[in-house]
Order: sequence, then C-alpha cells, then structure tokens
Amino acid sequence: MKPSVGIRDVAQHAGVSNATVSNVLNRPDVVAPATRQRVLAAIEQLGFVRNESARQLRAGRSRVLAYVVLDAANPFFTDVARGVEDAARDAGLALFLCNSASDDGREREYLELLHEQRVEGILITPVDTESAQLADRGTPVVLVDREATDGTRCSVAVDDVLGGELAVTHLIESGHTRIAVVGGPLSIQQVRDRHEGARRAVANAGLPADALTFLETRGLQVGEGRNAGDRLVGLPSGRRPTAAFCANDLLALGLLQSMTQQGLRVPDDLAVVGYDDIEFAAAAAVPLTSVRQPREQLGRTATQLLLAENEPDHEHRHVKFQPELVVRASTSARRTGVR
Amino acid sequence: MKPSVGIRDVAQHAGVSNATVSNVLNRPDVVAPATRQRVLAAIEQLGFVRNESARQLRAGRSRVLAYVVLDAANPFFTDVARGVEDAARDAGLALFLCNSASDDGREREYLELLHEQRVEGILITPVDTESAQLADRGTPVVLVDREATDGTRCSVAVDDVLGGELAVTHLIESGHTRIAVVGGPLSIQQVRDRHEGARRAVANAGLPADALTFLETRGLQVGEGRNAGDRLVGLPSGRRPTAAFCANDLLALGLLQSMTQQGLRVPDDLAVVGYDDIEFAAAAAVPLTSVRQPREQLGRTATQLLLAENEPDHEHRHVKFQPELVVRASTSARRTGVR
DNA sequence: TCTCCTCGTTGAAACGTTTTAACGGTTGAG
DNA sequence: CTCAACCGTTAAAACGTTTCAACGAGGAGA
Repeated sequence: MKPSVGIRDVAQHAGVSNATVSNVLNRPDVVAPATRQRVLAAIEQLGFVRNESARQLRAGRSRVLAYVVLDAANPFFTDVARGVEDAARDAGLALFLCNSASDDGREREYLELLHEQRVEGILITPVDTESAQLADRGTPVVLVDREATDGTRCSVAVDDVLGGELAVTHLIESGHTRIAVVGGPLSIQQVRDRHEGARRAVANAGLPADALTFLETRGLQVGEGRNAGDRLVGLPSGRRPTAAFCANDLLALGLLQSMTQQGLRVPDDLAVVGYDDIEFAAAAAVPLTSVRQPREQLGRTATQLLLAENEPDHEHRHVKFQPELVVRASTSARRTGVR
Repeated sequence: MKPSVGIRDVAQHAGVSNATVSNVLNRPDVVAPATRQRVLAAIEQLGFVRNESARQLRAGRSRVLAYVVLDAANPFFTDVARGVEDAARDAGLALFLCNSASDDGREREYLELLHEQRVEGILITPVDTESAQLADRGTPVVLVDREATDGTRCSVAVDDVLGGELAVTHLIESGHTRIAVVGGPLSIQQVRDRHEGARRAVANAGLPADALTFLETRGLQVGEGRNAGDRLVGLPSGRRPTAAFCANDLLALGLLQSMTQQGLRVPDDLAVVGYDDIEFAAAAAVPLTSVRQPREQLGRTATQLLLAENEPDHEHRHVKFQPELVVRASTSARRTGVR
C-alpha cells in the first residue's frame, strides 16, 4: 500500500545526491536555487514526507514539547495549556497534550512514552508530587501548578494555602461559622494546601477548629460536586454548614446544581466559593465567587523555565504566583438586603 | 550531561548480545528467565530508556494516535476526546491531543508533523473540510464531527442540519417568529449546516425567510457570544428577535451573560437555544436548552473506523448520528405561566 | 599560467533499534 | 548410539535520515 518514498528516491528523481535533498530540507539557503527547485519539484511529485523518526534518531533534536494534564475536561487546564502552547510556538516547538485523567497508571504510561520519544521537554501537573515516576530520566521535566519539594526540577505554582485562606476568610467575614470544605482525594497536593489555608483562616479568626467540616470527594469533577451536595443536604440541619469552600470550580458548579435540585437557595441557604475562576464560573446559575489564578501565565512561565533547562549553568527555579479572590453572587448574601 | 545509554550498553553490562536485550523488551517470553532477570537488572541499574525513534524507524509501527481538535477549550471536544482515548487505550495505543485553535496554519503544521512522525492514525475535526491539507499522505485520517464529502476517507458526524431544524422548530412552536441565528465563521461546515437546518424549520412552518436574522461571529467562543449579545440588544426593538439559536453552547453562554448584564431576562425577553449540550449548559445562569450530540460515542466510533483503516479490504464508511433536543429553562417561557 | 578561494555538491559514516537466519547445545525418540 | 527437533542466543543487516570531510568547477588575483 505504502511505497514509502524516501529521501534517496527523491534524490534519484531529481538527479542529485541524498545529502543535497537533506540540505534542501534543512538549510535551503546553502543549495543553488536551480537545484533547490528541482528537488522541491521531485518532493511534490513523489509525495515525499520526511520520516521524523530517522531525522530525530540522527539529529538528536525533537521539535516537540508535551504537557501531561491532570484533567483535559477542566477548563483551568486548557487555559494553562493555551499559555504553554503560545510559549512553545514562540520557540518553534509543537505541543502534544496528554491527559492523565487523574490516573496514576495513565500518567506513568504517558511519561514513559514521552521519555522514549525523546521529546524536548515535559510539563506535567502530576497526580502525586511524591511519586517516583517523576524521577529524572534525561528529559527535562517542569512541574505545573505544583511545587517541587526537592530541588531536582523547576516548578511553577500558585500559593494554594493563601488561596484557601482568602476564600475562607471571606466566608468568615460574611458571618459564616459553620463551613464545609469540599474536595479530594487528599493525595492531591492542591487539595491539601487549600484545606490547610482554610484551617489557617479559621485559626486567624479565632474560631474553633470544628468550624470546618471536611467533605472528601473522590475526584474534582462536576459529578463529585453533585454527590457532595447531596451529602451536605443530608446532614442534620442543626449541624449543616451555611457555607462551602470547594477545591475547584467544577465541584462548586456540581454543588450548585445539587442545591438547586433540592430546592435550596445559594447563597441564602448555602454560600459557595469555588477555585480557579474558570470562564464558566461567571456564567453559572448563581455567578460563582472564586479564587482566580493566572492561568495562561502559569503555562507560559513553566514553558520558559523548561526551555531554559538545557542552558549550560542552569539552576532549578520555583516560581510562585499569588491568587486573587473574585467575589460574585454566590457569596454576597441577599439576606443582608442587597437587592 | 546525558551519557545516553543504549541497548548495547545494557547488553554489555548484562553479558549478553543486544538482540537478547531487544527480546527482553519486546518478547520477554522467548528469553530464559535467568537471563531476563539479569537484563532487567542491567536496565534498571543503567537507567536505560528505549529510544522510540530508533525502534519506530526499524519496526515501522508507532503506538500512538493523534486527535487534532478544533478548540481544546470547548468541553464538547474534550468529551469527544475522552471517547477517542478510551477506544485508543483498548487498542493499546496512546493519544496525543493537538489544538488547532480554529487556525488553518496551526492545523497544517500539526498535520505535517504528525505525518512525519508516522503516527498510526490521525483523527481531526478540521477547520475547513475542503482544505487541501487533508490530502492523503500515507497516514490514515478520519474526520470527526464532519462529513467527508468525497469518498477518500472515513468520517463520523452528527446530522447538523437536523439539529438546527430541531432547535428552530422548537422555538417556532414556542411562538417565536423573529429568530436570530448566531454563529460563524461560515467557513466552518457545522455553522453552515445548522443554519441550513434553521432555514428548513422556518420553511416547514410556512414562515417568511426573513423570520431569521443571521448574526455572524468571528468564532465559537464565549467572548464572541457576548459580542453577539451586545449587537442583538443594539437592534431597534421592533426588529429585535425574540429568540436566538446559537451554533454552540459557548456562544449561548456568552449571549446569556450579555443579556444578564444588559438587564434583559431569558427567556422572557430572549429565548436561547444552544448546541452540544455540554455539561456546563445545565449549570448555566439560566439552564440552557440545547441540542445534544453523542460525544463519547462520536470519538469512540471514529477511533474504531481509524483502526480498521489498514485492514486488507477496507471501504471508507460515513457514520452519521442523530442529535436530540434537550429543553430547559432558557426556552420554556415563563410568560406562558409556567412558574 | 598558476594558485588560492569559494561555492555547490557528494560519498559514506553514523544514530539505536528490530529482525532474520543461523548457531551450538541439550533432549527425546527410535 | 544416532538423528532430529527444539531451545536460547547471537551476528549482522536493515530502517531513512543528518552530518562531515572532501571534492570538482569556476573565478579572482598574482
């Protein structure tokens, strides 16, 4: 089926050596215009497609970057990916996206494959920062939206503890004293950090630690948020929190749906704060108060760090951005008379 | 920095030939357990990572599929991608996602690269179906969410004309006689088809053709929807449509935001129908009536067709699914007394 | 005319695997 | 005791590029 036309077929057809064809492909300026035309014509005519494997095998380089994303369905990550792609593009590299879907095994498989492919570099938001599958294997790796604990690689992160603190402080200042923290699994560092921030806020306000109720979820998707909402409503009304801080916006949106379905009003019966401030947060049934992160910038910066990795005297850096609270209707209680 | 340990280093270290190492890697059962252990130990010890380029060059095969997506930020496509990945996974292949971001040039670059990489197959939702960059170059290509006009490749699509018809018929039956069709650019086939469906619905109902007002957008993102909304509100109120059919949910959500911001109510002042029924449609400020497509199934089926491509007597197939209207609050007019 | 450059082109050696046919050694049947 | 079959292992030939040193042909300067 495939006659598989190679560089030497082109050479023969154009009456030159294969080295010349290679030159036309890689250093067009070095070859005489007339020959160049002849070779290009031959390429066109034979439908030649350069074999990247062979090229890479010999040349060593690879022209592609990969970003292993935690959940491709989460707009937060696609926004980060946009930043990554822009930066990669500026450097003349293409970007392959891989979706680990929060699955340890998939993540490992993709990492293995990418190492074997000898991509120029790997960006990853790992399922588990401590995991051994991140060990150095020759290809530079930069952590995105996670902080590298050891100094063995670069990372770009956002201060999640601060983010959690901002969110819960806002709830406390709005008068809430029973607050649910929704998120999970705890193996994800972000969840832990945001939870930690929540605890810090409570401590700062001088509230007892049991002002927080932790509702652990099995993941960070909308469906899990709905589940959590159902559980929340099931609590005895005396013990039921009056506000919820969700580890991301998807959970918050799920929670919102659950509330609406059960006939509870947001924020009157339950105030809700999300995290990430994805585009859909503002368009939600009740526009969502959320903690905003510099998404594109996260991706862009991570890529720049990655590209700097193979500079001669490289030192691993850890960049940390600040999050920002965006207040919307889901917490600006109507009970206080607003509107 | 990289000592670049190869298969022969491993062989030497384990006291065997490189062929045996290769066997351990590819046909572990054929080599004696003792030797296998020895080789595996050497691999571990030297931190050997197989060079996929070399493997692929020699073996011909490539273990990866690619999906070139029109807009990675659109949940519709990530849902399709989930279906693709599941199916690819079942076949023992990995999936690389590429985002053309509706850009002709990027699409071409990615296609070029993927052909050069000799991936096992390419799935694509192209910017422009007629485009020459889809020409056969040896790697099988299957169109996703687009119908192949010629018989040169497989495609999996949804009946977009029917979808448009369903949506607008629903609006007409709800009593609307001035309807905006929002979408663009017209170079995208889906936009054309859905528009065509709208016209058909109008014709079927015996309404004049100018019952439809076409609002062309420059893209299919939320921001474009907001723009369209602003333009819509700017129309003289006598001429202003009472309903809008958007080419996808992102546009519809943007339109919704614009309406809210301008103080208009949905559906009372403007009924809205979206398309795709993404997860966020149900969670919107006003839950969105939308046209649902079988997303995962779309991806899964496309992948199966792709994998069938290199069977001996392959005939290109065109699968077409039926869409389904999901009615929610954005069209169930409160004016009729419902709640 | 001779020498020295420059320019465009080329032959051949890599790159690191997979694969094939062949190898020697052991085993079981006759 | 012989022979065939089998088993685990191996040497060597690909795979299709890139790269590098070397080459010949002109042209310029002496």
